[in-house]
Amino acid sequence: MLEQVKQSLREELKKALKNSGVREDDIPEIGFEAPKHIKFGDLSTSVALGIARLLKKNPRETAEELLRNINLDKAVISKAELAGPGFINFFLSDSYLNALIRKAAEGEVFYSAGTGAGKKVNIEFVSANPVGPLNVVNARAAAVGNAIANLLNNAGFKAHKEFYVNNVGNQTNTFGRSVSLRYEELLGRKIEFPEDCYGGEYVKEIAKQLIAKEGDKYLTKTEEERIEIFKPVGLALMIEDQKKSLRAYGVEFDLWFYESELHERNELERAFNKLKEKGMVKEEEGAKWFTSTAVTDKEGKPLDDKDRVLIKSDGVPTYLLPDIAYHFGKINRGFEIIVDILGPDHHGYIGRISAAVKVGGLLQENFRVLIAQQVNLIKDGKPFKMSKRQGNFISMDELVEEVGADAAKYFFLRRSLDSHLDFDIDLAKKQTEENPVYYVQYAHARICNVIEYAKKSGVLTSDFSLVDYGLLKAPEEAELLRKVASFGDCLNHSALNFAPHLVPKYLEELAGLYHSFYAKCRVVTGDKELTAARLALCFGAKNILREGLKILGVGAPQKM
RNA sequence: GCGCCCAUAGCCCAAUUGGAUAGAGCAUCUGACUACGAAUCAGAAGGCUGCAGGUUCAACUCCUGCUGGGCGCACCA
Repeated sequence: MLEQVKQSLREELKKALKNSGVREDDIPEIGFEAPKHIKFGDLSTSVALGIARLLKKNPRETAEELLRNINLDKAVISKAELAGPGFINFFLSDSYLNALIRKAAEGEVFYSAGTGAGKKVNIEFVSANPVGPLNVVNARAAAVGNAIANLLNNAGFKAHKEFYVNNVGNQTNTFGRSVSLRYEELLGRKIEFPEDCYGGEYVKEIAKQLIAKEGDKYLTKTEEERIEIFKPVGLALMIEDQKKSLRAYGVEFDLWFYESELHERNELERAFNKLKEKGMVKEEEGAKWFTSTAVTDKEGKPLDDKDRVLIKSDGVPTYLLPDIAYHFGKINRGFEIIVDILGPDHHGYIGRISAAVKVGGLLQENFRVLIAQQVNLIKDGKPFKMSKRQGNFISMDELVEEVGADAAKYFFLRRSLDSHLDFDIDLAKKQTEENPVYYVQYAHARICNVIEYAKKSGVLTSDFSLVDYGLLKAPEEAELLRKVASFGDCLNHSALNFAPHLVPKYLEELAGLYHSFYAKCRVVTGDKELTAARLALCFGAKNILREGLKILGVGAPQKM
């Protein structure tokens, strides 16, 4: 809704700029900010500052001229004024704000900007190897990926969540061997457990399940035979386990894509041929290479710093070829925007995959790789190293058990993706009661309670069309109202920048404003008109809190 | 050695992508419950945004060079 206001202001400003003698080509993209201070209005633009240089005029004079030439819809903008070095500040009219709060109160979706225009977005995240339980970084990626998908959908995109299962390759053989060894051990054989095998308890659990089901009948087989049998069974159990963890966490995927399918459908060969057709394959030292350094960005800089082996000299493909095939597949399935969320140890991988995707025909700006930075676990005041091999890592399940899914997700989503995150386990446990998620959830529960009270008192209204919003004049009311009005802005900005952490921020501010309002302005009083207006504000805030939390994948309890 | 990420209040983090007086929470201090939930509110205090330059009307934000921390740099995945 606010987006429309911006658009019409933009057009007005363009006209005014032309009027001032700016050539069409020189008109810059006109952006608006929401000023921090209420005295600077609701929307602010700094075009005059930029354009003044071009016109060789004083910025304030330029702004004044623009202000004279601009036609404002009084129903939407009550005033526009010059401020500071040359800002133009716009103030939303009461009637506009009233219409907006009414929509919010009625629960109407007024905050989707629709900028996505139905574009199909593929967002791949977590994609952990199926050789162990999900860990804390996976939990971070899961929370963030899920929230980004929700944000994109809200902004009018069609987001599709995908989990890529690496069920082929060396690590799966190691995994099969680990299971086999534990199987022998549990049945009384003496074994040497090598360091490069997976030593986690979960491997024993899988072996136990195999024994419970099938007994000791595989003891007579050779290790190779056992691995062949145990590998698929073990992987399937592991994948089930990962699915279960994610379900308990509240994150569902649209598709679990198995690498093995690529092999079965000859997609590797097809991808290889496509690269070859495009002249992006060379042969050297008996291996076949992807000349990724030959792919350049707009400035002509290579996307990758080294060429990469696709097929080794022994004829076996590297991991990269299936990955490329997978990404080509995404393009073929009609996705217009592709997003990968990778772990911190894969940032070196961005270059080669970006190069491949570009060769695959997707514009570089439509491929985004986000790195979920590392999560350092701190326990007893000391760093806690994660290692799948040693098996002494904290799993996603354990994290959820200790702090709860809502709190865990919220905790991850508060931080921007690219910040390294110290996760103090003891503190997270201790903080359960002072975690900001409770602050936001409490605001929601509190509103529900007020509404409940209003209902009991017989003053609840469901028709907001008769409400006189002009009564909401206290500073606490005005600020809350404006915050409600800016929800769409927050979501849109957050979606377009893949920055879900802005949402918790917004919600905490909204919750804070509500708490202040609550403390200062009693909702249910003898004044019927005022009660109705304040109730409308409550409904608006409540709807937004619920929607915002929903986007984050966090619950909005009515009682706590 | 090369590349990527990070450095902001005592602690943990924001800052609408270059905007106006850098903001929340935790911790600390002061005050507020016989009317809708005190998991709350009001207030105080806390800063040379790691250091040094540069770009411009404007820099936490961009460029260069340092310092310190993390992670990568396979014919592994």
